[in-house]
Amino acid sequence: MSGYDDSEAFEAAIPLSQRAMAARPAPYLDDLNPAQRAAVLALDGPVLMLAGAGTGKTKALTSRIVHLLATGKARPNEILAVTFTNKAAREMKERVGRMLGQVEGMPWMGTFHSVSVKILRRHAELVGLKSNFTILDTDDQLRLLKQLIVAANMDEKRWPARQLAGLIDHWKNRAWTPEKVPSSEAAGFNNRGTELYDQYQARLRSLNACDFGDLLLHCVTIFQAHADILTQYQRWFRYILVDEYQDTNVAQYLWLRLLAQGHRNICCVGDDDQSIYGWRGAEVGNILRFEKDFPGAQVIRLEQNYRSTEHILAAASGVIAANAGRLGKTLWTEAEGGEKLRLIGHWDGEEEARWIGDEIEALQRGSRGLGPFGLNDQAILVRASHQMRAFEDRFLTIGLPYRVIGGPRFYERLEIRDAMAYFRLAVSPDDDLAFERVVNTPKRGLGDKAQQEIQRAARENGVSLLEGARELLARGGIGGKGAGQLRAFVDGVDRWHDTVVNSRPEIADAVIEPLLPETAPARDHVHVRLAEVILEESGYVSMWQNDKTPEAPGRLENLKELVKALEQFDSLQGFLEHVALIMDNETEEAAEKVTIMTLHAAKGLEFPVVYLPGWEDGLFPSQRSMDESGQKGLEEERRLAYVGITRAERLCTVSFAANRRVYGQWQSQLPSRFIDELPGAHVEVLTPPGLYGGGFGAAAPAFGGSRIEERATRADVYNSPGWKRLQDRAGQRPVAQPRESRNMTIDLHAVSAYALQDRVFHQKFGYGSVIGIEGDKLEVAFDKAGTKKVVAGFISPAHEAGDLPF
DNA sequence: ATCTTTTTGATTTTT
DNA sequence: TCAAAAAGAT
Repeated sequence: MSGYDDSEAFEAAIPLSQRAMAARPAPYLDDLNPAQRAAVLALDGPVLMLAGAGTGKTKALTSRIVHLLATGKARPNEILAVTFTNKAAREMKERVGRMLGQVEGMPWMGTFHSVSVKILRRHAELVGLKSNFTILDTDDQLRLLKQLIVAANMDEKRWPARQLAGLIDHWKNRAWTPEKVPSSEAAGFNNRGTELYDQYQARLRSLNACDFGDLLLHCVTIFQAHADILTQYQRWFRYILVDEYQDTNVAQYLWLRLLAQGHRNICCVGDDDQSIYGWRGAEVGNILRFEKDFPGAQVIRLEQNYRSTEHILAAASGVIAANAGRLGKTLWTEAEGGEKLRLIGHWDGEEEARWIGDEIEALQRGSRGLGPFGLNDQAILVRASHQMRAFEDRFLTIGLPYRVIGGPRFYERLEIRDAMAYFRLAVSPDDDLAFERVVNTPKRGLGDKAQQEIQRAARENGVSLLEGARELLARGGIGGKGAGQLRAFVDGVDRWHDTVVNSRPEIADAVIEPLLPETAPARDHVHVRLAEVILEESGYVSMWQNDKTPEAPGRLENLKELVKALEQFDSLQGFLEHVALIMDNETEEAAEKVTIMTLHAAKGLEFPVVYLPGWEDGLFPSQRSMDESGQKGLEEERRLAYVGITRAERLCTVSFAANRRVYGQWQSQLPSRFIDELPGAHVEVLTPPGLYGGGFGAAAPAFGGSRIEERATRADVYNSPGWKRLQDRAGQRPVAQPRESRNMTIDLHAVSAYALQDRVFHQKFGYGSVIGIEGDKLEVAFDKAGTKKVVAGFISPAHEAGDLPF
């Protein structure tokens, strides 16, 4: 294809180990099935690898890279391989490394965003930035937008920054710069969306910053406007590989198409049936259109599934078959038989959680004639994260170890962001957003008014907030105790910044070519000590030490961890760069635990035993999806169901409840319409033989149960005697089981609470019920699992007025 | 400036 | 129901 004929120089450039490998017959090909092999060998021209769930996609992808290297088609730095998540990128790197013995780094293997940052740092000035631009996180972004909304004299309640952020993100996903937003869309946000978008971009430029969307969008802009630069990269990246192509948005699509235009050696891997990020801007259309976009493309289907049993695959195929507009593929497996998918109806959400908890323990013991399955082998996949709570509650009560995936990530926690803002100030004192974040954290007596003064001083002089504060202090424009503390703060930042500059004079280089974390040896630990000093001197650590709330010790722990993480890096700025792009918190625990996570988070994972609770219309498929996106939304929900089922290797249990508490209200539920799509004989319906606990213990023997062996539809469910009984009970609220309790006395002065009907809310301990009153003391049982606390000295106006029932 | 009460509004989430 | 954010009070 492309004429690289300088073969002698080329040969020399390939390390010996790889040349040796090229000489031998390729062992990595022996491991592959015919489809996978075809996908590896089809090197020239566009290739679409349609890889169903569990068909060995990553294996094919990594083998392809190894093949490119081993045959000398490309050197490691001539392959562009992009993924969506850092985890996927890491895994690919590891696997290629393992297959080749060792490879010297593949610099262009990474996420769309990390590759884009590398490109953008080299050409930042073309989009009005400097190469050391910073990457904003969501917090900063919202703060900035809010300022703009206020400045535009808009009611920030009617027009929340969140919404504008979503809109701008949406536009950036579609690769629309402010001028390019079509008029049909511009009406959004009180007709001022594009205007604010424009201002936002200008503000970002003046801050020398960009957001996540910009990383891609700026690259596309540069490629489109500068043919010479584009050509350079096109030559550079001789082969392009893309993972999870079905999740690409328009900007990513353009990015790829521009880069692939020349040689067209692009291999996209994906599965149209697993496109579940439409709400985030992903266009399934990209993968559906592939053959049109790249005429002459080869389409290779990986359909042999190595993960699941026949029954599970049949159920998954049955669901997904209801979607229109698929590229179409049929998963098959050599493994015969296996357990049928189970469909189970429950009385309510708590009952469902109870049943699943029992089932997990049963399988752990090896009952059911299967297994035994350890806790690591079992996962609960929910549609919405609030569903997790019922399981957490139940598992805490029975003492079943679990892990929740997708909680607040480490780097998104309050204390970590605060600490990071301090570091950012130390590295670049002009970082106004960081300044705003921490100028009054810990409390320095600088309230809204003082901060507005600083803003004004900065604006008048056209300088950063830090300089503005300095100016304000110099002319005595600020009084009271705030002044002294502000002085100390400004001096502190100066001192820390000096240390940063002096300890690393070569900052500029470090910023432009940040060392990758794995290649960065911890040379000296000046920056680690500096970080500790900053956190101490700023009073941030003592702020948490003095905090009496239960979460304070954990926060201090996190800060320690943060400082420890710094040791892996060469400098503060290297660390900041890393954190901006890598927001995940991968702590692989060895302990045996059941996993609870959302369906979205489960993509790419597999478990022998999978539970899919909450299959009720409105919850799954989600009402909001259907309302907002109609048929398209429903199809995406269906793909989510497909993803869920195909995570299971051996045993998959779908369940639904007749009653569920939604925002505190009991609602009677209908089974999910997807149940009608689970294919006939492979589904078994069980309603539990009795409801136990939940206040229905006595009724259990009478409750009976039902079993539908053949085809299960919702109609069958309705007609089953078990379901009829559930319906009869509908609206009757089960009595909650008493919780375990623990006594605790609270300092009189620490108490501040107010009463709400027969409930009490306490800022630090949450909601609780009043158990008794003695004099001016109130006994309250708080809801938080396993804690009953005695609150002394409760006083509230309503209480004193005698308006409350207790 | 900060602490206390009321109101609001609530999928999925990488980078 | 329950947090978080806004409004109100000190």
